[in-house]
Amino acid sequence: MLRKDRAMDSTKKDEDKLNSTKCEIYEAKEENERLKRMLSKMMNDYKSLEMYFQGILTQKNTKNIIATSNNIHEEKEQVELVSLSLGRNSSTSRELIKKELLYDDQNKSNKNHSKLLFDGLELGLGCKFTQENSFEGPKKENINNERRVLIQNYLPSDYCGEEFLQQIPQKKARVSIRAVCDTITMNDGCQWRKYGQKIAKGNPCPRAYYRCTVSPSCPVRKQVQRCSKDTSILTTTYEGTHNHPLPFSATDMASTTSAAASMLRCTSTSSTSQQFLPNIDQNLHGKINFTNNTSNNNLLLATHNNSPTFYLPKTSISTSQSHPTITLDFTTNSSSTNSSSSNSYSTLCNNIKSEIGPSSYLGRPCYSNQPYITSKEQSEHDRSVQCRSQNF
DNA sequence: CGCTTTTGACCAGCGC
DNA sequence: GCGCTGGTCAAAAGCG
Repeated sequence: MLRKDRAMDSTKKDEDKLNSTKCEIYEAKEENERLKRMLSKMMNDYKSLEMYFQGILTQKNTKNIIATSNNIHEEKEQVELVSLSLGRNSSTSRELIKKELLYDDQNKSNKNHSKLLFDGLELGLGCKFTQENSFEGPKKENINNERRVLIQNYLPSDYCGEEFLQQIPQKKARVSIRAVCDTITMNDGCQWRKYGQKIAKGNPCPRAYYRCTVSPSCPVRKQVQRCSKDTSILTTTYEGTHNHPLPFSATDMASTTSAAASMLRCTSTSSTSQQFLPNIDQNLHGKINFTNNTSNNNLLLATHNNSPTFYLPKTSISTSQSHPTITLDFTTNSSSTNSSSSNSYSTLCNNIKSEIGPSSYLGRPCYSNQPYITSKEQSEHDRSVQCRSQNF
């Protein structure tokens, strides 16, 4: 009897051991699958980067051919290299775009290359890293390539004529963000220094002028002003392109403003003072589509490769001012029916209202030796209540 | 003491 | 050409 019990115990132990071994094998298999997926993803990313790199090389070769055959062209290019600003364009560069469009018509093979360029389109107000991991500002050719690709691939052919090219903003583009905010300024992750304040006409609330101090030579400016009708609403207007790596926490906001600026640059600027963006929905693989989301009229949906990449709030473009301005209005109460859109809203709002202190950068890429929050204003910001979110 | 903010002055662009 | 307005500069003041 005792021997039988011992045998049963032994069998039970063996079964338990077998089961645990099976579990371990199953877990190992799952882990293996996970690693396979990660490896596959990494390989895909690597291939994309490689193709992008090849695209850049091809582009440089093309540029060299054009440069040697047309010295005037080169001179114009050099002039344009001076421009670092967001959306800035001159008549000469518009001629260049036109020439390049004509050139590309003769070289349809460049289309794939153009797509690659767009796939790797820089965000972050023009921030870009070279292969050597050094940082370089947004050169004219990058801006113009982006513009050319947008014009050529992402707008209907009607937009590629002389008339449209004439309408491309010639002055610095601005991106304006309206958001409910209790604090003096929105914390966008960058470091700013106030250099002026003015009472603008029609608004008793003073307008404050800030410049980016992450890099001494950074040309980016921002204006901050409260709405006269509703002082809880803060309007922040960004102008220019950062010529330095951005703090990690600033990249989301910069991406948003950069995307908005790209929209501004690729959108016709008619004489009307305010207009909503036209529908651009070509449903083509690898192309960005801007679509008015009818289920939520406050949001503008952008998709890339048929997958949603970001949502923009109620958006308007104004060219009545001396600078073309795109306004992203986050104050509008949206009945977010779309879960991903509400997530996106939430993300952006969190970016806007995120409290950023030096400790926030621990473990994150940090490209500047300077502290990001040093001003008295930011100290007050730290103490004060975070931006009120309005159904974000 | 060094950095930031304040604020009046100055300049450029635009409309009339 | 003149006035208005927005944007920037720079000296002075404030702050840690």
